[in-house]
Amino acid sequence: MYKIAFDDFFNYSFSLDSVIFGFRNGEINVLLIKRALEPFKNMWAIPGDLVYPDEDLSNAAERILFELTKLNHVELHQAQTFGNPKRHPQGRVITSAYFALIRIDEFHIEASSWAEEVKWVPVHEIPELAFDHNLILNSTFELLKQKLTHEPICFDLLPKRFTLNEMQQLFEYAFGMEMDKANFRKKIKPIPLISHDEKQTNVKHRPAKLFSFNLESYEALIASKSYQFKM
Amino acid sequence: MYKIAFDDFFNYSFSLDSVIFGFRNGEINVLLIKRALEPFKNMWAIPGDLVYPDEDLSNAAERILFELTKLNHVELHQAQTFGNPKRHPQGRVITSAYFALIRIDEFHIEASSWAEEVKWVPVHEIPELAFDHNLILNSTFELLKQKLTHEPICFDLLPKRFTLNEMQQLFEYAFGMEMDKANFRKKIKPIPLISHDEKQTNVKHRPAKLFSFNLESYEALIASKSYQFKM
DNA sequence: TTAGTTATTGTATAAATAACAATATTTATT
DNA sequence: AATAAATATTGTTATTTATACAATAACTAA
Repeated sequence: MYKIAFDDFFNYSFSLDSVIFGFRNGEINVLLIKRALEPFKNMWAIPGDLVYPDEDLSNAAERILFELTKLNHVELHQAQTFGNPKRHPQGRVITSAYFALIRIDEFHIEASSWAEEVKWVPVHEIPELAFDHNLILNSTFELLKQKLTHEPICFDLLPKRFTLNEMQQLFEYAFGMEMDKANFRKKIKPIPLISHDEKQTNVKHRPAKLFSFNLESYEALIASKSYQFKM
Repeated sequence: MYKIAFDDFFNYSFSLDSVIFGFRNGEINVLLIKRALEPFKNMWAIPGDLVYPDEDLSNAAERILFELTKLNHVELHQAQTFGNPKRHPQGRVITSAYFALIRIDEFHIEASSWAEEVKWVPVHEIPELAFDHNLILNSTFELLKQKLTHEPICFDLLPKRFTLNEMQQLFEYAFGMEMDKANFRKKIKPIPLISHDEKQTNVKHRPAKLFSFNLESYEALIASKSYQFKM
């Protein structure tokens, strides 16, 4: 294995930035870190860093995310790649965005390495971020909305056992619109859910029934090609 | 502007590969080139090459495409990025896929530079390609299918003036299924088309009426938020 | 003029969507 | 224990959209 000939082609670098989505209090949140380093020191940013030359992209995304936030065992998916030559003030850095959907309370998160702080911020309240991270976050959120309507990924954000109202709130927040409760329930009828006997607790009104996503039935349905998830 | 510190991060390179789609004889075709260089000399591939360090990605994609095929003034869109460390036998090369939709007969195409030949190949008849180009092509075709159902991009592939049957054939080929003629016409009713007096010629049966996409109405509809393209 | 071929329109049925009303179940309060 | 308040859940109806299939119209070529 030898190196490609032209030195000219090696004056740039490659990084990954991960947009981690979580759902809390009816809002979709994004995990941000506070940069302890220049450039953009003290600004908030999406966790990301440079890739090593022998690293697979998704492994690198996992490593970087762990280094900065201690977040581990998260399923990362690729989003868009950003390559404006001016996007990094210190040199040419092309970056690919990754995203993950997690249940906030199932993971331990802690600022580490050059991340001074970490925090969750609702998607609709994102401040000005370092680099072109606002652009990256917005385009990744658009992709999330796309996927929410065609794949059963809302269940990665919701608690393992959730109420139908929580599920509705997730879609209402994502698409910024109110939905009719009765019709929402009819719409999701075809989605294979397990209805539990269990109910909500610590709630000062009639508690809602808890549901969970039936992954086995879902996979069987998909395999039989008789069904297509749709919202 | 100074360079990022770690030399380790510069042992790799970045390339772009463009999947050019065209529609001909009821089939969606892809533009392939025959490599005149190692590695994979004499194999067919998607046109692509390395990016210069100061080049914007979409400009680079245009330049590379022109160098290899003389294809020019084409609107390129980003697809997925591929970064397996072993994907290029000569070193670490991360690549982003781009794609474009063109009307085959409106463009001049000619093998150039290290492309020995160029040809159009129907999507469903792609041979074994260089590198991981089969993977890239397949994933980009999946993206195209996604987009075909949510954006009016079929009109970039169809002739400026087309018959409804041609439009139907495009979708039938893309999704590998036959559709009912009558119902197809009902389905596309909401799409703003201009109905011309002109008809098909040189055809040995009743000629079909010609239509064109009404971009102005479409944009007005979208702006008024009263309409969403759907297939 | 007629047969052949394809474009185009129509009808009837089933399924999905949307708006809104009604009922049921639980907690908190009196 | 009874009742009000809040929310979950189910029902009804009208409207739109999708699907299957039949019928008609328009054109070419002989």
